[in-house]
Amino acid sequence: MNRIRLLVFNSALSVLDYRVPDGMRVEPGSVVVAPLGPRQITGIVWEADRLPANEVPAEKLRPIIEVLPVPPLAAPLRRLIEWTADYYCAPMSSVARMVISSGGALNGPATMTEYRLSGGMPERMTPQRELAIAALEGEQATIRELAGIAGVSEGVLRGLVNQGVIEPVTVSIDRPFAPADPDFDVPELSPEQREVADELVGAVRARAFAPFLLDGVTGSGKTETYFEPMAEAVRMGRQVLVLLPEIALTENFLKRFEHRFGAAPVQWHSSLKSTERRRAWRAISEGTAQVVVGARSALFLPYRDLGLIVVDEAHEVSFKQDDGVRYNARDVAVMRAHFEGFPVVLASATPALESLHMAESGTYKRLELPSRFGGAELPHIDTIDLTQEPPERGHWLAPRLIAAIEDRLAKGEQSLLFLNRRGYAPLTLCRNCGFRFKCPNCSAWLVEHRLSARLACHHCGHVEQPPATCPECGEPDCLVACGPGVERIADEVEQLFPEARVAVATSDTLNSPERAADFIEAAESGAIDIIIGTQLVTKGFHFPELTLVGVIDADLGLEGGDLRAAERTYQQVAQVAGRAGRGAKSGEVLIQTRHPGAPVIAALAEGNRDSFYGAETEARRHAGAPPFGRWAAIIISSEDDAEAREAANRLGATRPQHDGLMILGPAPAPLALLRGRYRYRFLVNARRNAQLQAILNDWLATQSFAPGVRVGIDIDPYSFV
DNA sequence: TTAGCGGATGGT
DNA sequence: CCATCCGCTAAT
Repeated sequence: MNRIRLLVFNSALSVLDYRVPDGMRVEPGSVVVAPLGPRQITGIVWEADRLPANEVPAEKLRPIIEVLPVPPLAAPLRRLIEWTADYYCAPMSSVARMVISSGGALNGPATMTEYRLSGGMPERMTPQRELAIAALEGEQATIRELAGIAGVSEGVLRGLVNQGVIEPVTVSIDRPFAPADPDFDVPELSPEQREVADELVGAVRARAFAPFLLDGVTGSGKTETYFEPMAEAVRMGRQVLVLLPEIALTENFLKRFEHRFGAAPVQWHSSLKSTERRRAWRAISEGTAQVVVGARSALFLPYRDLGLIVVDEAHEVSFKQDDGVRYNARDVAVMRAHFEGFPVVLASATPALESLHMAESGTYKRLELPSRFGGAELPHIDTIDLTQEPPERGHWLAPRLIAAIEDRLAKGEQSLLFLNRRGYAPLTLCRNCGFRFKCPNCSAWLVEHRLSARLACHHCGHVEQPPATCPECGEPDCLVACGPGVERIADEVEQLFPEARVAVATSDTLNSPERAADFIEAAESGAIDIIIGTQLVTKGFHFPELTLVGVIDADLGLEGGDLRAAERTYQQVAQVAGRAGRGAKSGEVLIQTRHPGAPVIAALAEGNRDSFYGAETEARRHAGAPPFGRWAAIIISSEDDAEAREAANRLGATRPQHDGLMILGPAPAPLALLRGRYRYRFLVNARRNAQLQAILNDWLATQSFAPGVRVGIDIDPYSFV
């Protein structure tokens, strides 16, 4: 009797036993199709060898239908799935789904039909047909593409297909990616970079787990440095994964990669089309994709032979996924490297405190690049105390910042103004009756977007037209915008400097790779004088003529009860400051703040990273926060407020008592209403050695919840809303 | 997750 | 008396 245990992509079922029919070969990790009731489902063979009979009798087992034509998932990847599910309290099936992230790829090599001239002639010639035949000499493409090339309609070409003048050709859609050449253009590295690169190259050659923290100041040339171990892995025939925090950064990365390796890497992100996704997935699983650059979801792909992972800007919060499986790609990357036995590099100029702590305790090896590449100097940083030097009433730029911008304009240099707030104004209210525009689905104000003439919720995507009169009191011309967003700063800049060329860089304006590329091109060529941007512009960009960075409101991130607020503020401001003075000219940074004495701001102004990390470390130690303790959040939500509150209270009444574990709550979550769901939250603070996940699982297992109630566990949370 | 079932409801 | 809806349960 050949019994196997199948992990199916369904969190309610998890594993089911099946029978392998005679003559079918399966092994652990095989991806198979199995019957489930009247349907067919896909699953991963989880256990296959010497599987003992269990409570499901052998005669109930139904046979596997087929083994899909993809390589079986290797044992270390299956172990990673189990570890991720355990650590983040997520169903294994949800984690497995991230591995099998292209349904189409499972069906094996695929083909598409292209067309080309057969050499024949139509029975009846028309002017359109003549045109098409002349234009398509030597071409082979889809009908749609050919129609574009020939400048005729698809109907004309279909007529020619029927006549046999154009013939179909079957081609693989899984065509191979261009090979990367590890020796295409090896750069001249500084001695500092060389030393770091050599160490990393040695680690790649050793084929063993080795975690590194690549700690280099902004502009130190981290990318060129970690390109060297990547090249070595490619020489060894192994695969490399580079994780980037934002798609907006890939454009820049791709360009540098192509210069170094002579070809583009394989890209992986959420906006791939299904055929692109399938092609990449197959190349990754077969091992022909040498270098993959992707967002965090690229971490779980079934690489055939991974030899190195680089996590760039490893401190970035966007590596934390906040829906579905709430994992942190930075941490899971280290686990993957551990299970599969290869080096992993966490690169950052402003490492997460957790990473720094791991380096100081010797768990990670720290590699430093303390100076900027090419002898460029770190920028001079100064604060503007908004209580002493306020902007004009109803404006947001202090006189000293305006003067600095004016100075750069006169010299033909660039300025960058940073405000982490999209849109024109974060709140619109009625001057007459005090009405405020609120999202119907979330406890949040609607943000005015003047460029698109909309009021938008930044949490759920709700948009509405701004009305001419107040919806409450009917008064015309009484709606006023409160507070600044980047669009409003742009308005102010345009009023102050009408002849300056201004660009707003946010996820609204740079919402496609093409637009991002256009922006970078314009900024690099000096076609922009003043860039106004959100956190999108804080990292990765290298504009040699940029010599002034203005931080509009450094206090913004410190408001609210976020446990990582200070660290995030430090990282954002330090990163955006790092955009200044990267070329031959020195840079200046002006930070507008109402609290110049706050430890974070003071540390930034002094350029004293150690004083910030030291103070923050002590604060974390005192609070039992990471890395000295751990946090978890439990969110109870329902479309019905009373139902959610009642469920949370009932759960609260059965809270477990454990040494080294403190459970706070339930309390309404900071975003008490999100996407139409009312939310209550517990915060759990645990000592490092506490069995956090086991305790939470046991606790939640004792409760049953009404069908409309959802319970989410967030281990090591980054978002505290 | 989803098909299939029984029970309740309600219109004829 | 039958059609429809709803909620529950089993799926290997």
